[in-house]
Amino acid sequence: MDDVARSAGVSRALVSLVMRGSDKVSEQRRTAVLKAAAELGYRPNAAARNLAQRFSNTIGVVISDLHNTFFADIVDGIHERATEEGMRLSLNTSWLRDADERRAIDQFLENRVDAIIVVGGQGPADVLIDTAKQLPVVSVGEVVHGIDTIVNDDELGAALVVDHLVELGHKDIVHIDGGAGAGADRRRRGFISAMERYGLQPRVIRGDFTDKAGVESAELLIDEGTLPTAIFAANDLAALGAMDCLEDHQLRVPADISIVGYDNTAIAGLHHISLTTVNQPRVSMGRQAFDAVFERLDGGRREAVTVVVQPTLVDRSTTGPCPTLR
Amino acid sequence: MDDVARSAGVSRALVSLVMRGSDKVSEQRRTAVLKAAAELGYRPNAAARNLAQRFSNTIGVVISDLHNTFFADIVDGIHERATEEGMRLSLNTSWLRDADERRAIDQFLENRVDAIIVVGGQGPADVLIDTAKQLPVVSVGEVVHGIDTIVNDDELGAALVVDHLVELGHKDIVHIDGGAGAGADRRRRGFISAMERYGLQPRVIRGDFTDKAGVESAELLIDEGTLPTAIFAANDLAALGAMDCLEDHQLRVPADISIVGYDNTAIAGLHHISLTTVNQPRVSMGRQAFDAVFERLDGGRREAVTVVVQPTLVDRSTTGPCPTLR
DNA sequence: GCATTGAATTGGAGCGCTCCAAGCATTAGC
DNA sequence: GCTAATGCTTGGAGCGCTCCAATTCAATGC
Repeated sequence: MDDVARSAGVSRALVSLVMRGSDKVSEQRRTAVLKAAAELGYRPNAAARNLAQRFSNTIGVVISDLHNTFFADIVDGIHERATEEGMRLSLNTSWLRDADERRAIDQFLENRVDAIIVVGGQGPADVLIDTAKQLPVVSVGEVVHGIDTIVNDDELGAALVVDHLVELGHKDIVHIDGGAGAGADRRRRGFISAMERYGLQPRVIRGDFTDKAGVESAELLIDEGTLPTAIFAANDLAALGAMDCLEDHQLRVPADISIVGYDNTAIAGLHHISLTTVNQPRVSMGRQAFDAVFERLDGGRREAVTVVVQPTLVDRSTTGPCPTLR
Repeated sequence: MDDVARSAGVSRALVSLVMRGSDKVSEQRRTAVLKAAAELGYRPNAAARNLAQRFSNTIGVVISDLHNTFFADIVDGIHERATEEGMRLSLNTSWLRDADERRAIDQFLENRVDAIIVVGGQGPADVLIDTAKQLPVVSVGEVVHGIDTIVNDDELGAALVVDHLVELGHKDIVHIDGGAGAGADRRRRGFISAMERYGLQPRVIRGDFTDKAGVESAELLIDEGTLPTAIFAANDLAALGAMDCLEDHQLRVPADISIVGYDNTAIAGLHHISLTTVNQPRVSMGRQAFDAVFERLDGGRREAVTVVVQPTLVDRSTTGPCPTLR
């Protein structure tokens, strides 16, 4: 920076102003500085800037699973708004592991990001609540009390699924749950209470938000000989895994067994898959997550908000009439 | 930090040593410092540390498309090795746009990451080469001369596809290419020369690495009435898009038309999809990308290396005999 | 008992930037 | 011609840490 200042014949402070796009610099000096900077290949050191400024203009985004395109859409939404407001994003992933989520948040804190958005958090609620005392924290997909939250109504979503399946005559429905995953609890609860409302026995298998969990759960059901007539998986990935495993065993979907997912990811909509699932407005949720952060950074809001968006059932071809009825 | 030092009754420098896990600190002082740090909720400021240390222990990873799980596997490989070596990752995405790739690299440079890995780069080769003068840069998927590169042999991969299709009797094959995407050039060239080797007329449609490109290309072919008997898409995503569009128009795959993708992403392997595609050892490519970075940081190597891994054809059910032959 | 060694600890300079108060022109107002 | 106001520009302190050389302390050898 010194070199640039010298070469442009101005002070260091003036270079700083130019690099930050201040309007308090005469056009003449500005061009001189920019020219010198370009010639010398000068690039501001963000570490030094952040240190002096006390803020980084960056939002840390923790994505729980890069393999799940559901999160990609949410990040799209966050990015869209962040770009509009001139803020940067720094991404990190937790590989669906609690420990890695903590590590990712820690890394962001050490880097002094201005805010953190956790997308599909696995659950270290204590960490989030603690962190929120220092900077804005938004959780997308998982409700954390005392923290800004953007979620869909998972209980309703699960109820929509049960309604749909019951209408098709299904009585024996298994839910492969999302374990500790974001929203998994509420989907499970929604499933159970909806089943009970119909006087049906809810069966739940412990899983998670991966295709692997879907495969393993389906295998378990087959091995035990306790296959239901319909499976409601915690998300599309698990639904696909389960479906794939069932086909391995010559079971036809939906003729022999119906399957429903959750999230309405791009794959679900493909003809070959055509998975019945529950839609969440992903991109819009991402935008709202950014907005929640932005409101706080702008100094506007201090109390936590919870934005609940409405899920909708997307009826495709993996669900059909209960086979015993036909 | 001062507070911690005071509270633990030691100097600032000693706190610094403890926080960095130095072994030159007595057990007694170490515990005293850690206790004080925990009580005060002290967390080192990475910006200040990076500034003083002149390195950040962080590798910047630019992912070209969060919607493509192909990249997630590569990041898995990078992450695996980075964790072993105690290095951090910082992610960024380019949304398949040249400008955003530059922006992402710029952001990393300002943050003074120790090295940059570009996964599926779109092509600002000048930027990469320039950047590589300052720090280790590795390109995964796209060959950039003068820069460490991890690629599969795209020309061979494309040739394998053509071999396979020709063997099935196909003569009229269209390649939906990857536009400016990573490896797209080489796949296109491999396709063209393989076709010519068989004395066949290669047809190429300009596309990119998204499902949308697949849909649009298929629509174009249908509208023009120039459908071939087989389509080779630049990647799985585009293949899925094309396949989906064809089904929309009541065309059966592979009875009416065969389709091949590239990458062998998780979706391709699903029964319902069962896409014939070309496999790349993704996780291993990620590991090798990290290793290339690490060798340089270790001071070992100075000349650029190009690691070429071998692709293999994965023959599934979206390819079948040429319909005119049956 | 004294010098020697090695390990543990410390103060202070410096990393590259921003911020602030102050300085300097230049123009405007009377 | 003087003061005030305005617009640019500057020097220097300080952000929170690491690094280095120097210092302290305890243990060892003769």
